[in-house]
Amino acid sequence: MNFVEELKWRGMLHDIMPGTEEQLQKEVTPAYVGIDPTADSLHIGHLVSVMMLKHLQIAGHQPIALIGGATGMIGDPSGKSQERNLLDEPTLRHNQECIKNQLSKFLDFDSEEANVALLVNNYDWMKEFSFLEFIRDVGKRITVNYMMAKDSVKKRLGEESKSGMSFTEFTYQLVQGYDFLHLYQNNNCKLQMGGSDQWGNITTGTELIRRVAGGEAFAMTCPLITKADGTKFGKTESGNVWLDPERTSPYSFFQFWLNTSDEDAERYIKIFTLLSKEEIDALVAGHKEAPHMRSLQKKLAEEVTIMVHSKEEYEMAVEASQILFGKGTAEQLRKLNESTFLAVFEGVPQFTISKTELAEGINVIDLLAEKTEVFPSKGELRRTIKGNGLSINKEKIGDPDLIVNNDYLIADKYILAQKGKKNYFLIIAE
RNA sequence: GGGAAGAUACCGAAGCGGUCAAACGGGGCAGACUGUAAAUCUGUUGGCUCAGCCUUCGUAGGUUCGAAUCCUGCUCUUCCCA
Repeated sequence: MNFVEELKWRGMLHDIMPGTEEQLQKEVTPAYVGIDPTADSLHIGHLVSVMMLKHLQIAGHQPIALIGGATGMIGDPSGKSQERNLLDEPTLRHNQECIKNQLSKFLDFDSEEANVALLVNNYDWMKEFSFLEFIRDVGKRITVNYMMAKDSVKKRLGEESKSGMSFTEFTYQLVQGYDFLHLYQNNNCKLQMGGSDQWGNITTGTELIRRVAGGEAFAMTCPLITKADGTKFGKTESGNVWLDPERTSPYSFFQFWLNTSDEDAERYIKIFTLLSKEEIDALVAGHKEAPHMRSLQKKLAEEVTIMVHSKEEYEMAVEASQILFGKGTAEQLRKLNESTFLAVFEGVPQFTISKTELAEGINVIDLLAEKTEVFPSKGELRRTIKGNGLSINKEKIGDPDLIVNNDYLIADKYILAQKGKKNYFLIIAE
């Protein structure tokens, strides 16, 4: 199966320029996607582009990840209703390093083969480019009429846009287009890929290559990832889902994929894992038989967590999930060693309390509503207890007069309070 | 500039002198069910030293034994006429 066919059955192909497939069959083709270095970590929204590069490398072509240092300083108007904040250079370099680190989990940057992955930063060639040179060498080749015809521009000039569009943003597509030209001339790069919202920007590049270099270059986009319920993909209540374990713990990362809805799971597993068509077909069939087993979600979460983090992190996440959602019991909880315990409850709101005070025994209500802010008011806590909604160390508390003392400590240090099923709070005795 | 209506808890919206911490709907939270889902059902949704008490109905005063409810000033909102 060739690269294009591969993307096609995975549902990762939205639009493709005629001739692209032929080009890929002809020779080892370098192709790039752009990545905005707005943060020092990728998030799962970037993952689709990364997977495209990965498939590209597997198919024997050369993946190029372009860090949009220069373009990130401008801001892509596509899909944005407002101007973007600009990044300074030190931040940019830092972000670039972190991103490269993450990419190396997916792409082979050290191969001896011709299809070794490359990482470039367009800031490196844009920073020396003077304005005069740019408008003479690049700007001269593209008409404003052409640029105005792009959807991303039209939208910003249209009536629904309140803020207007700066000249800086207007030139964005030229700068991105020039990247393509630069890579075409220096790396023989003939293909640019990206999300379907990038089509306009990409074709500016192919147009530029045709007019400046007389060459032929190609474009390919993948559909934007959507969710069946219409909410935005890749977001949780707590924000973006990052690849960086410091920003999103492997446990939360795992949970994100596990909680994928049935409607979305099939699409996602094709896009975000490297499982073969046969394997996925079997999983989908199995899932239809027994949807409550959620075999699709489990496999999806497993594959992606291992790929982004590691097998160990995955196993830890499964273990944590069992304690939190499975038949986790008080004994199981007490059996955990401290480091696992902390990993399981990493990211859970924490409160501290003095150990000596606890030794004397504290009433549950005082402990959770006064000494700590697990509950905002005592009344609410009382209601929760009445409604059978409070657990301490995985055991239901029904008595509002309960006295908590050192006997409740896990690993001689922690008390786990639980509001309802899903809300955990960690109290640390010091 | 003139006139009218209105401002109630997270949101919408009842209440028009005592029985009002305030109907009802939405949302939130919790319980049951379940697949860590959806739907459904149940409870709860100002605070506290919790069968009681305290602070809330735009804001500041007033009338009254008693005010979300009546009166006055102020602020804001909406509508109509200039």
